[in-house]
Amino acid sequence: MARRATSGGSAGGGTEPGAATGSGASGSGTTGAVPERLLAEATRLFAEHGYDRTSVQEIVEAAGVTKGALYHYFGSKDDLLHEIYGRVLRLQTERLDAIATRPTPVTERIAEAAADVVVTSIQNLDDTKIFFRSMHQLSPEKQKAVRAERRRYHETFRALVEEGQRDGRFRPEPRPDLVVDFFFGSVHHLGTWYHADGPLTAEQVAAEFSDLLLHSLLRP
Amino acid sequence: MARRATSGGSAGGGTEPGAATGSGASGSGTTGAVPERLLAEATRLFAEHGYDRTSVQEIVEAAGVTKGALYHYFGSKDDLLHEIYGRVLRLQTERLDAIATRPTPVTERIAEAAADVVVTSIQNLDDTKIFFRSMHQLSPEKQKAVRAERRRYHETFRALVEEGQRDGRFRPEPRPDLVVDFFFGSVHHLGTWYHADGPLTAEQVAAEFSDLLLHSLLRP
Amino acid sequence: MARRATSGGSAGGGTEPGAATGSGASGSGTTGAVPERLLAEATRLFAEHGYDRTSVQEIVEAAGVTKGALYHYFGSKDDLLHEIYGRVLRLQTERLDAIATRPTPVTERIAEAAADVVVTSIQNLDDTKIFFRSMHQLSPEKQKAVRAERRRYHETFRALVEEGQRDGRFRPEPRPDLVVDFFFGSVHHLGTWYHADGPLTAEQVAAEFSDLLLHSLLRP
Amino acid sequence: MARRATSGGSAGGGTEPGAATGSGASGSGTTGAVPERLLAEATRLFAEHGYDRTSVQEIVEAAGVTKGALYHYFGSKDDLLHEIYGRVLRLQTERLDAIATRPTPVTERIAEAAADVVVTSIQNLDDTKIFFRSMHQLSPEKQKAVRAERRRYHETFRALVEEGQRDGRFRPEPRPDLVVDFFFGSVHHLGTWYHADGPLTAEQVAAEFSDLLLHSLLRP
DNA sequence: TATGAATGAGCTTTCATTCAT
DNA sequence: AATGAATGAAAGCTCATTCAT
Repeated sequence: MARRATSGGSAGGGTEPGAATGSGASGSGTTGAVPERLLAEATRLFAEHGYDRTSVQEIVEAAGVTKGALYHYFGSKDDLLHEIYGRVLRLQTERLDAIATRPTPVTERIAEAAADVVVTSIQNLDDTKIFFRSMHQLSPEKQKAVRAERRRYHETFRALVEEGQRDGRFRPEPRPDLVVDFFFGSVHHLGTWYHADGPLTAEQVAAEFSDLLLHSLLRP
Repeated sequence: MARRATSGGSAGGGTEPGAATGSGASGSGTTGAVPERLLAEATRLFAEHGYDRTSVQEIVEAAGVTKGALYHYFGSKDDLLHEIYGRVLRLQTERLDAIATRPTPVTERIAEAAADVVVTSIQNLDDTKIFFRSMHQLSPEKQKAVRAERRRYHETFRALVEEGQRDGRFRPEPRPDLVVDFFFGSVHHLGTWYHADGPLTAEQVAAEFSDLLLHSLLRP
Repeated sequence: MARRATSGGSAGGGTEPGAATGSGASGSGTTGAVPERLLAEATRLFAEHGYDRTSVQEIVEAAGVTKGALYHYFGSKDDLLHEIYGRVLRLQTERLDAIATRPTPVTERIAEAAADVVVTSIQNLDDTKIFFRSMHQLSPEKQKAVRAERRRYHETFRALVEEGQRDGRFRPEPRPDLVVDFFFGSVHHLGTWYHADGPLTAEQVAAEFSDLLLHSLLRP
Repeated sequence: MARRATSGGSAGGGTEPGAATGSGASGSGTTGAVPERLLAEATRLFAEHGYDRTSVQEIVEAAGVTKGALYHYFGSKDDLLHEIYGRVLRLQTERLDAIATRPTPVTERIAEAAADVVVTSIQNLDDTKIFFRSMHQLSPEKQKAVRAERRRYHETFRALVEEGQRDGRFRPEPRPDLVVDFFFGSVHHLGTWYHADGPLTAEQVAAEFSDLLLHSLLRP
């Protein structure tokens, strides 16, 4: 069934980290390679109307191609969603891994990691919206793959919390796994209220969220 | 056009506050009044498969009635979702209002409010799941109504944060509105990870979340 | 199936000749006997939206009663339509019979009959619209009954044409049956263009149509 | 939204003037291009049972395709009806324009035009039936378009009446617009009584109708 | 005399996907 | 690499009618 690029492999070119797909940056038509254009328009439309409410017809029209072209590059509509997930997961995992292994105090690393995930979530706000709304629309096996990847990410973050507790900078009471779920709930919900044209920059939100997390953890 | 009980009015009987519709309570068939049964099954199915993935046919089969019966009580599938929202909004608003007006120190009130919303969110976990996943599938006007009600709720909570900052118990730095978005992000995401048969009771999660919030706010 | 008043018998009271149901005269609600109100609203709605596009629900709402009430008086939606037909057929047949048997020259009688059917068609314009649009939506047997009644009417009119030809006042060439179809086509189409608030009164149209018919028949 | 061939453009091939779609010509299946087959079967069925009583399912079964195919070519059931109207309007407008501009006496032109519209109405009797029965089932905007086209046609005919009155061949009394409504009422009603297997040919009816019209107009 | 909950069949339309070209 | 006609299943919704009360 699936013809070409599916899960795991990028479809026809890499998505360079930093390539924002967030609100505003959507080239609306006929520039660039076909698979990229399809992914970009799909991301925009999924975020705007939801996965089930977006028809394949709408995607190909927005990308300026025909259905045959889409099915040439992607095995199914589902594959498109999976690829979007893959892109954002790869990006965030890479960044967290880089931050977590720095030779700085754990307080600093966790503050940076928290701020960074907020900034990149806002820069890719469409992906963020899709992420927490549409996971259950993936096929079960793909859901499993995404969840596994996500768990790895959470575990890396949790390890930082544990490290902070072990070396005495953080209060010992909070359960690290609950801290992670607590914080990433906040992050995933950015998509429901943050607007690029609102009063706050991504960096301001990042600083505040990071500060709230730190204060909830630090010994008084 | 709209036939009968829709938003605002309860469909054929009151939903007593505290009546859990959460994961475990799926009465699978033919007991009770028809509108309640429809609402209960719809809630369960929407939480399980998502709004768009749940067909009207599935709902009526689960409730043991025919489509005609559903459309006798609800004007549309959309109305069903709206009624579910109305139910949970009413419940949570009532409880928060009761807590916010108690004659106790603001620290205590905010801790209680935070813990309470966690407990009721877990008790009605299906509603919680539906809430943050399916809002964008409501018709625009109904979305507006729900958002307005939600804003009222958030403002009450924010007022508690502001009160705590004014009387000097809370740090002055955090922006109250960001605090609210931060905390309710966490609450709304309970549905993505909490399981009734997991290691934590609702009260344990509530205590931890409440504690994390308090520590993020209190002066060191 | 049919409970009470169906074809042939009037439903719960006679419709006095002359009681206009045409546009404008529709009492919109809760005055008068129930069956009359139902018939009046049905007439108005059938004329406005067509038979198939008018739901039983709309009719009972307009008449201010419930479905049960409608089905108490009429056996089916079809019966309503049939009753409307019956009403207008009875009215027009009576009037034509009265005119046709007058002791005046045939030229005068045919001119009067032509003018009269135009006037009463305009006075009951809703019935006229329904008549030629919705006949095929009647059940076959009722269609047959209506057509038989209509044929009787046409034959009376045709007899006048034949009489005029026999006594030499009319040209002998036109086939009397074609003359009847020719003229009643015009009459039945009044509903598609005549408006009460237009520039012409019913009497003016009647005079002109009658004049056109006469001139098409008279020897030069 | 609207997919392909709709109003104005013919769907996949021209309808040659003269291609009869009338009662006898029901090709019942699988010859010819798909859009034409759909249009032909729809015409037959709409004429036979009415627009609302004909289901899309019946149309596609008669044409030997699936619903998807129908909606590939036509945006809606409504579009099908509109296309049928377009076809007959185009045909009749062309023919009237050709006759109206001939260099012959107005009496002759009007007689020919009258006879011609009768003949083509009978040749396309299904379209004629549909025309006057189903106009109000078109969407409002499409109704408007059809009416505008129809008005143009009527105005051309009315101009002939006026010309005849101006040059003294016709009686001055009849109002030209009423003459047009009078005559086309007769024409549109052909579908209610004419049968191809009856005693009269199309040409005989045409001659009689034309003659009746002329005599109603000519000075005695 | 009238209610109104409930039925069950049917409606138009949408959609992801396939495949010959 | 890409087209676009066609499929087939399912979706949300409407409606005339029935019947216990």
